Amino acid sequence: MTRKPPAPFYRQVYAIVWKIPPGKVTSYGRIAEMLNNPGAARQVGYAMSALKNRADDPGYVGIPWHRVVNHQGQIVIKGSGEGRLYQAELLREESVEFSKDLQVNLDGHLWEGLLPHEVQAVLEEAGINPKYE
DNA sequence: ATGTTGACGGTTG
DNA sequence: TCAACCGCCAACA
Repeated sequence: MTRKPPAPFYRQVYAIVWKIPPGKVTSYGRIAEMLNNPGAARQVGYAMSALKNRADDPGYVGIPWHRVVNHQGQIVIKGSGEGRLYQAELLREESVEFSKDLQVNLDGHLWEGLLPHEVQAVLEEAGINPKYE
């Protein structure tokens, strides 16, 4: 049962998220900026949310979605706190430190991100036509 | 085509 | 500081 592939912007987001190294985090807004689409931070979050509908879709399992937090380093999954605790657990397994309960210590764990030409290469590698620029 | 929906982020009071 | 607003914009129904 092949499933309809995600929309273009979501695929761009996933291609970037794959590149976040273990033990590092970045924010929804910074991913949007890397994609040359500042202001689309909410859409980045929505792309993460959409992953739970693809738990059985090979190619989208294993995306390190837990390494994406808000610009303050906080875990902001919506719903009853289970999702937040789960994300915190996944990060702790990578020795990410929290200054408070669910507040990531960004000083030591913020991902440097990709340069524009590196983003291009990543999108190219993912076979995404550079439609969105 | 049109209205709704947010795992955001900045501004305000 | 902190909470409440509000602009943002791709997906989706």
